[in-house]
Amino acid sequence: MSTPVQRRRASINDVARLAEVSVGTVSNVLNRPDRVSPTTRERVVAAIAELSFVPNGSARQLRAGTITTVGAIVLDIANPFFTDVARGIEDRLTQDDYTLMLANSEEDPEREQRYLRLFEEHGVQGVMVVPSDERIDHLLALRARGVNVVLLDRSSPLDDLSSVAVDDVSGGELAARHLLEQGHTRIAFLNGPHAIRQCVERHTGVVRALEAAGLDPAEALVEITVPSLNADGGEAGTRELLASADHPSAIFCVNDLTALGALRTLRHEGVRVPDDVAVVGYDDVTFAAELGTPLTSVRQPTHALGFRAADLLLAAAAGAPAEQVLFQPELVVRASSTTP
Amino acid sequence: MSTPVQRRRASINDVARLAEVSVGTVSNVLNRPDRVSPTTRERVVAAIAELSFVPNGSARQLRAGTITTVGAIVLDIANPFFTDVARGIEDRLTQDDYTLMLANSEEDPEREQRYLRLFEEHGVQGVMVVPSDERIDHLLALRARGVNVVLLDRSSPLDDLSSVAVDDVSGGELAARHLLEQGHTRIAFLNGPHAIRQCVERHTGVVRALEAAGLDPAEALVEITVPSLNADGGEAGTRELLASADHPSAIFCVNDLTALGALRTLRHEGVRVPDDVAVVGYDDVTFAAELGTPLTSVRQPTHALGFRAADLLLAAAAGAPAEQVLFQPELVVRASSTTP
DNA sequence: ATGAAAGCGCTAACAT
DNA sequence: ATGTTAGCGCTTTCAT
Repeated sequence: MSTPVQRRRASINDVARLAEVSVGTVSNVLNRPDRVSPTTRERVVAAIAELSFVPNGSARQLRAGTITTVGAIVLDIANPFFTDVARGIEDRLTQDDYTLMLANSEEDPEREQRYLRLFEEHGVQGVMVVPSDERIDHLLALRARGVNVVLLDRSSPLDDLSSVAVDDVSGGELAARHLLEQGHTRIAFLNGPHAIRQCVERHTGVVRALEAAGLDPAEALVEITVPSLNADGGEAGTRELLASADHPSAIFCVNDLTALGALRTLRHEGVRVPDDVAVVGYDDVTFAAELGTPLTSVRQPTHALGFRAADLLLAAAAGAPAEQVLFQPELVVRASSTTP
Repeated sequence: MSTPVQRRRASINDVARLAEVSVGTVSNVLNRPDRVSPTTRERVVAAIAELSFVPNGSARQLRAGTITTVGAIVLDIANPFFTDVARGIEDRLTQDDYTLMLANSEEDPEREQRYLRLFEEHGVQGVMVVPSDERIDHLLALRARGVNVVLLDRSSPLDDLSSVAVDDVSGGELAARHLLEQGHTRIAFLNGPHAIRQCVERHTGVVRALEAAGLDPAEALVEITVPSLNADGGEAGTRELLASADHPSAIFCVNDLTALGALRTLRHEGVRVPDDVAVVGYDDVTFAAELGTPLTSVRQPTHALGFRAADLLLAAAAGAPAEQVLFQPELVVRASSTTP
């Protein structure tokens, strides 16, 4: 009943033979139809349909050398923050008819390398990467080999390497200062591994806020490293925190997924938010405002982040010089951190 | 300070020349190192490093004919349901050292076609697709051209086309029956366009539950088509609903993102949930339990869905016959639909 | 307007 | 163990 699977993909040669023209002519109707007389064009088109011919992208690309595809690697594809960024990227790429290959490193440098390699082997125009750890030499090497690189959500240490990031020091400071203003004198920080730059910088911001308030970070700050930057990580971190008798009265979570896990755990343990413990998240994802206790969070311009990154990449491909873009975050105060 | 961008990628020829061997030998150290004597191998490896040679994937693939990459196309990459499915896919693919190219159709058949074409041109091993509308001939044609196809989250009408889906009729029925059991006699259904099969089937399930309860769907069911299957769509649908004076006392939302928008709007409008209006969602995403009013939702085995789909695809590539897998959903009752 | 042919980078026979 | 070479499918001169 259904069409049998074909043994071999039809090639441009098969089309040429069937249409009784040369391969050059077939190539022309594919790429410059106006160079071909209407009658032969018709014959070729018919042959293409007849054979269900689909040009081989590898061959075309091998010939052309480059393609209109770019790659992006994010730390966690299940995190709304990154998917919103991806949407921003796509929206910009679409304008120039580029396509996006999205990959998920899961914060694993090896996976990152693997996808980078895959992208490079396939000759992508460039890549946008949220680095999995501190090292970026492999990205510099990649760029030296002719692949455009834009650092995503991480500012570039080099003038000639493009980056689009949000000021994470400022974000951490915003969150901590807010908690201090609410009267808290000790703060727990459920943070990710310091291999991830964003985590280091948010930590720096927290320390800065503490010091500005005349507090000693060694005493006023309890940093807990969560096993993963999601709800389960937040749960684990919160359990660890609650195990200590004199835990701080405020928790700053490195992202909203982590905060979600924290809120869940606090609820299970009968700890009231914000009465017993205040919570602040990061990213201001869609559901932050709708949670049982609406979540105070540091908002980032996610869509713009991706859009601008794609913009820089396309510009670089056109020969524009590198650029470092730094957006500013914004604190959105809700019930999870304020006593009415 | 930083390495200058290279003008041309080094090829296997350059390596051969520098190492003073033939291209065949270079190819051998790349693919069958044991066939090469240690000393020459060393020379070649050095040359590769010296030139930062990265093999051209297009050329290799052109030669090989096929690759260990598969494509997946989902309706909305910002929806946790689909990203969880994607994780399931990745987890299965990793076992066989395959890689995933993920694309986002945004429910747009044209975008779907475009990505399908891109995948096919690049010779992917197969594709997993959540179809954007009712038509699947293009997928059958694709398969006839030798690309393995697995329908994702949509059951196959054909014996020899693989699919992995969840019983959406049953899911719709589960949700509606529950609301009826709670005493509601009229139900609003914030649904997506009927071009999307899942929406049709959930609707069928709702109708079935209504009829089983002796109600006339024409009177007991108010279906509203949301402009998009996310929070904004849910908001728009809910506003439309509230505009009518005698709206139903229960809302069933086609997914949790839509439900999120509904809850948000109800709250803004001062409508109490579940006292004034009960709400049921679909997907049971991570945050469903943590919302202001914990959300009753129809849970689907997301990870298994993706994992199994990838499994079928890999099996098909190895010559296994097609298979249709149908999972059963499960209702998770929470506060948004029950009066204490 | 169309055809012939070179060549993109690589792999896999086949020779040596 | 290593070299030589054909050819994967396509685009692009260069002829005609």
